[in-house]
Amino acid sequence: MARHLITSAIPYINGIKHLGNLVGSQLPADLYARYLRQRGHEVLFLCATDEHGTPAELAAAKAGKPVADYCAEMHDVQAEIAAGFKLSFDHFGRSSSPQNHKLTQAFAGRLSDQGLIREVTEEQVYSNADGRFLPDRYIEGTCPNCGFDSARGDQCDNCTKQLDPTDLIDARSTISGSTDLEVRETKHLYLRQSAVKDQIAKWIDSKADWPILTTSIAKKWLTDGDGLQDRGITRDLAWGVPVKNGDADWPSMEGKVFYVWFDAPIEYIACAQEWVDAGKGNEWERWWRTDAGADDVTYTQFMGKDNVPFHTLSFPATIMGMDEDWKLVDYIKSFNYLNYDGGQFSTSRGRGVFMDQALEILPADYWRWWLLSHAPESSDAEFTWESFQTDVNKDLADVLGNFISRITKFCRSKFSEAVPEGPTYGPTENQLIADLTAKLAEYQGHMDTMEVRKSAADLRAIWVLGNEYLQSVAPWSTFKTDPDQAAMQVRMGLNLCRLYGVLSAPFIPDASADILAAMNASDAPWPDDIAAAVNTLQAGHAFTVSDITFRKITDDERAAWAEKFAGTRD
RNA sequence: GGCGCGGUAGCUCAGUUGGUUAGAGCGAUCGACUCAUAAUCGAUAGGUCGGGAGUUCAAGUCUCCCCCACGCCA
Repeated sequence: MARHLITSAIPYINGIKHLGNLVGSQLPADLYARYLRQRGHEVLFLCATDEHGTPAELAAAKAGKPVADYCAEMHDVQAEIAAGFKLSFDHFGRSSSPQNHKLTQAFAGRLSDQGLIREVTEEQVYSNADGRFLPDRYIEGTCPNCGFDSARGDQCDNCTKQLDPTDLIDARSTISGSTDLEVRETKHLYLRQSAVKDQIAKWIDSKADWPILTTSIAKKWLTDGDGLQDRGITRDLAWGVPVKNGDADWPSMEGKVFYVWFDAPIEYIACAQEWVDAGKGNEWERWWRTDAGADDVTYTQFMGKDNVPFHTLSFPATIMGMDEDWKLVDYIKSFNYLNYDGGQFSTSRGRGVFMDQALEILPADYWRWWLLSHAPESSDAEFTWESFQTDVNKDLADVLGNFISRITKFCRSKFSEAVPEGPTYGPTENQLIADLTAKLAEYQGHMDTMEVRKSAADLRAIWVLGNEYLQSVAPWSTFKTDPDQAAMQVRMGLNLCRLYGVLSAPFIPDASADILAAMNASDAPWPDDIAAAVNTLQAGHAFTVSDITFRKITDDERAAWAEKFAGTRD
């Protein structure tokens, strides 16, 4: 038994995530966590909401609520949807938790002691009307270069010239539209990432088995231009972790907060504390401190490619800079983007399917199966309703669902709703067992290395073996001449149902639970030995014929959904 | 403009350190079966592996140049 710490990139609090976000981190992380648990490993699977920063403040203002209230509500909404998708977090925390506040401040203090933080005085644009400093992207104006009237503070989208906010003519706040802007001096803390650049480069180089997507992004940031740059870790905002040096005030930094990208990864650690404080576990240190038992922990992070720089560089720089006994990530599984029907998912334009909407139209397992079997591992992938309909109908309804249906109904009509008697398995069954054993080894191999698409293909192949078997032994024919032999064949079929319930659980947990319940098999350990597994249900073991496991998606539904989700979300 | 990931059968994709007639699923066609959600199983379908040049006994798989799509950055 091994110990696995698994984290999914933490979703931002602002709004409900779309299917692309889901398949890029939380869903594959859940697949892996479920699989490892079933294999008998000790797993701690953590996720949280990322709650700080300007977008949260603006969203709260738009909703007419205090930002803390807004975040609390949205956290609950996201938690409920995550539960709907059967994401099996051991804890779903919040980056705004007291635990994270304290830990983030402690980290900053320690980094300061290590000489890795420097203070920088810089000029930033302040909006009197908004009463806040404006990040570059919240400033618009006329480009001094080409005259384009909606150039952003950092760049003109029309002529692509790089800009400084102070270059803009008639600069205005995109929040309020106010032009009452001024430049003010403000002091910020910078994390001296450049000081640990070589250490990080060496560390990245040692990770030969990481996905190319992960290491190529990291190396680009390490080598581009002057290499890894120091990074500001504080902001002039009200909503966030107040800047402190441990428990002490930080002179001249009053009223400022840490930058969201500094405190968010630390929430991975704080979340383990929240998990303990919520009474769900104990000794969080043995997951995170190598001097407290975390030496034998394998830590795996899941994320979309946009998050890779922060997880390969910024957060490791923080951990390394601490120079204490904090656990560093062992493997980073990153994903490309899922596109929606020829374009991108768009949160702002409401284009594509969002997590809450998905659950409104179909059960979680449909989405889990399609998304995981099309996970954007090697390149961007594409969601189309045609693909979704045909693949789900074929794989889940026809191959798996119909298998369950045909064997249970046949048994009921020819024998009873109990496993029939019959002779021991013969050569054909032994061949099936050998084939299943080989396929299971492939499945496990791909699951162990987090090759999600290949794992899905292997699982499907295991389902197909059941149909091939029934087709070749044809118990409906055998029954006419040799009912005893047919009984044995049916017994095998019913045992396969139970086996599929066990093996499919990481992908489709609800359907798996239903199958196992129908087979009256509460105890469902991962099989070490297929021969034993298909002898689990003995003659006389009662089962029930369940309703359709997976209904099919109709052409009308497909057409209606395609139209509904192409446009704008309310 | 720089960089990154890709460009393999109608579609979605696999193709390890270069090596037998380039694979899978879906779709299509034909056949088998009839227990089942008109489900299943089998067979077939001739893709210049984006284009060109090169290295090699041998390249989809390495080198160089070019084209296309997407993304990131300046």
